[in-house]
Amino acid sequence: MTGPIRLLLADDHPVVRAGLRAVLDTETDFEVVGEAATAEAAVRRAAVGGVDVVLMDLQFGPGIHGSEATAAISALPDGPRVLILTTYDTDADILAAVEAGAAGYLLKDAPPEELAAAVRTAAAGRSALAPAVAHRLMDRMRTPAQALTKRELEVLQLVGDGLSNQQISKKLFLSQATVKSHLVHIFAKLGVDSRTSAVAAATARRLIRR
Amino acid sequence: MTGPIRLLLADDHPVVRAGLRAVLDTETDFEVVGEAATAEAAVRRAAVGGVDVVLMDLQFGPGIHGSEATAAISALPDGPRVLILTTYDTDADILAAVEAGAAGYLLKDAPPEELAAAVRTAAAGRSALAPAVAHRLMDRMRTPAQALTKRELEVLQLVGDGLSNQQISKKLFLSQATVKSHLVHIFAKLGVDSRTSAVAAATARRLIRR
DNA sequence: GACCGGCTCAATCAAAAGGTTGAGACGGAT
DNA sequence: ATCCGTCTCAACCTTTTGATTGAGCCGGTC
Repeated sequence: MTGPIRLLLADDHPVVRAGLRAVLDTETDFEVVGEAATAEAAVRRAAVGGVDVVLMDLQFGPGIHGSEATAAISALPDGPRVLILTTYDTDADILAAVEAGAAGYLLKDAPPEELAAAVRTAAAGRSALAPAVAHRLMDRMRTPAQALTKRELEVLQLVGDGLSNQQISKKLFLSQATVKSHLVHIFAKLGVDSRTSAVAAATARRLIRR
Repeated sequence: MTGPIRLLLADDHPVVRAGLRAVLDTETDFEVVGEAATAEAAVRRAAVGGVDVVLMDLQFGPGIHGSEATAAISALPDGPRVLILTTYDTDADILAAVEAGAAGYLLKDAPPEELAAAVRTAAAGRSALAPAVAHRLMDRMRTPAQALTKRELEVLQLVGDGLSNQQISKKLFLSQATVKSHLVHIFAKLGVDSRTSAVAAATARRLIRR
């Protein structure tokens, strides 16, 4: 690679964009060539070309999610690499990002050196995972993903909506016994022991919508 | 006031601190005199003196919460003003911050001009609320009928986190009877009859953070 | 054809949550 | 001085939820 690594900063917070610019501009081999305040804008800018690495947040206000933008950018022929830079490290977030073709996953509390190193790694075509993130992925591999079944997610969503077992059973044309049975399995898979903590856990892992 | 407004930046993200520094240093009447990566460090630095305004995040990793640090700093004689700068705008967060003596409440997606204006307002001894935040407070005033008290929101937040009455009572140093009592009032105000539906209703109305 | 995972249901027991009533302490407001 | 709202707690009771065990049905797979 000749010339500096050309960067696009995609984050809805002006302060964060300024921070990234300040941190990365001190590196002589980096050049920030653009900023985007929405995921849509990031996709449009990336499609124009002249960008090597996109630093992408996952949480944007309204509009499309960062992982969707990542998928769109990754689908571009000869498009830039996408490096996720976010606050959260839930399984669902990480998996969605990797699934979408992200070249790396960093947490916003990462020190500047780690950030710069990850950008270079991504630009070179290799994968860059923050140590904490890599650790979570390893954990998940070791403990085979206890994925919830379709029916279980259906029940869990209704629990999250605040329905009682009675109400859920009527809505799904089940007996309360069956609803309870599903809940027992859900609790076991999520490692919790009450419906409210199941909702909390599922929300944190983005298993159900809120 | 003579001389520049002296600022302390308290945020656990190096990138955000760099961004704030970059944004605020362009203002000639501001001077960033310190940074803190934890709430505890912010309190220690504020106690030393020579600071006019603290820009404080609410969410820190481990350790004390930003609102606790705000209370500690506000308790200092001739201490600096504290300006909350965070991502969330739920009732629970806002009330805790105001209660703790915060001089203002801004959201991280605020444009730089709004940020600078708020800092000057706080330094002058007046209150600075982001338009979105002020709007929420107005709403709350208009409909006092169903407004939850601070304590009730506190309990409700923990319910949303998945804790049982037993766990909540220990965490808040209450008896279970008191927790139940709060819940009865919460249910009545929200028009629901179970903890899960209370969480659902509160989430929909953005009373608590998820 | 046998096996397995997912879905369904029942019965029973223990624990947690919810409803009701009543009451004391405390601070702010009238 | 009194009233009112908030916060605190208790006792009692009913309902819901969770834990356990066991079992039948169905569709896909080896």
